[in-house]
Amino acid sequence: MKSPSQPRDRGIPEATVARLPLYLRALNGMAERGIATVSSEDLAAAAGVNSAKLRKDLSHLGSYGTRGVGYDVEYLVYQISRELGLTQDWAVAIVGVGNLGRALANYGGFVSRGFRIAALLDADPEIVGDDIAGLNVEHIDELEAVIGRRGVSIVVLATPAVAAQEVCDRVVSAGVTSILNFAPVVLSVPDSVDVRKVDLSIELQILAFHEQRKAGGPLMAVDSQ
Amino acid sequence: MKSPSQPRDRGIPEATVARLPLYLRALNGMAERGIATVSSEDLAAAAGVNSAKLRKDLSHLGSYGTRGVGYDVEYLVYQISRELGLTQDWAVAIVGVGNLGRALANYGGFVSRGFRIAALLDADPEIVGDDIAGLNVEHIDELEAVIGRRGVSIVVLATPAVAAQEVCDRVVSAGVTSILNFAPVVLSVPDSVDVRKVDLSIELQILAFHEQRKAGGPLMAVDSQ
DNA sequence: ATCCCTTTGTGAACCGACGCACAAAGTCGC
DNA sequence: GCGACTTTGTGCGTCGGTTCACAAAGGGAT
Repeated sequence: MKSPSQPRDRGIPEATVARLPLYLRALNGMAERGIATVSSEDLAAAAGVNSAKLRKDLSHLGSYGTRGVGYDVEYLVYQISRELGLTQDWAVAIVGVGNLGRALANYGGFVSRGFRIAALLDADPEIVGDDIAGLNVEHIDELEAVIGRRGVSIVVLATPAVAAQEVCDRVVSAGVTSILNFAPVVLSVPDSVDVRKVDLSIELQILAFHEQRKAGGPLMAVDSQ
Repeated sequence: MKSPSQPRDRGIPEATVARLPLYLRALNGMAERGIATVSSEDLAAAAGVNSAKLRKDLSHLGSYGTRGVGYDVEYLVYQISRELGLTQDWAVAIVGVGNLGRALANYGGFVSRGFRIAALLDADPEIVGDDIAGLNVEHIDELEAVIGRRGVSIVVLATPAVAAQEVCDRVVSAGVTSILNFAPVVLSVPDSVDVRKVDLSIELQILAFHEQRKAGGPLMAVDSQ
């Protein structure tokens, strides 16, 4: 016998966590369009996944659907937001204000989802002092002070590759345990620190691999099978 | 007989393909530092993976190591490059020249790996005609013509969300079968088309989830590991 | 109130990926 | 030339994730 308010299972599979933001976005779109209830089938279609998978994912958060009806859009938005920790606001610092850092600072998708850019930092004196997305770019020397003073808990690394590890070390020393890394290097951090990596060129290389396959690559001419 | 050229297995696991670029980067770094040979242990450490996994990954391309010695760095670079299709040069078009598109256009990691930005396209007349990263921004009306004329085979979508599906449809009609999508929407495409998605805000949300856990989220008791 | 229809939540089979651990293969020193 | 040592390549147990398929649960119609 499970109490309906059974707090969600503490062990949510990583694969599920990675899809929750997808569901959340789809649900937000539906809420805006005034849709009150949605079936797993429809929501799965909107998120581009299999409906059984979606139901299993949601079941990890608790039993929030109604059989024969579906899920209440607004309630589900709230539950997923809470699970992802988006009901609080997260102070994010972006280190490295080159082209990419600038793009990130201006990217609306962050702010709209519980994230607040609390600082922009760079080492280049040419850039320090600039105003970008309504924020003043501060010098990297201020890193630790800024992190402490503004309660930064997530850092985005958009520095050149050579600087990434050093900045990372300082950030970790300052107590940050969540890092989003855009620099094309493998960061070494303590186990307690979470690093997610986004590498634009890797994605392209994976595409190239498949494209080569489809095209029947130059060297794979006659010998297949 | 240099040719144990067991034509590499055609069925390379997706997970392996996703790691090959990682190995390639590590190997390139070693080559630059003049390292001629590397063991699976060392290369695995540099790429941040388990050495058994690395050996199994490489074994899918063929038997390119020497027992008791390791792998020849330069030869392995060549083999992986060839497998990924990086020995040819790929013409890439970037559609959407906002902050992100600009950052991508200026990102050096592409060019250095067999990718050539062949076109920048945008719908905004304010932007069309600008020179960015040495390229002239062209109007989106030219999309099909540019794709055909310059042999573009990979398209990067960096448009606003609302425009993405429409541009995607046109791109697919023009014969492109590989798309890297930065717009926060689920694109609908034929099965024959490959779409990879990069979503910056999703990565942050995943970090927030783990951060909340670590911090002992609002409803969370004492059981964090 | 009862029956039928819809949709959830999940048991269970399946599939791919991971990593251990070891035999095979090759090098190097003597 | 030979034996000890190093390192690859892989068989195999395990695990997490995906999917199918269905019983249970609820709503609505009559």
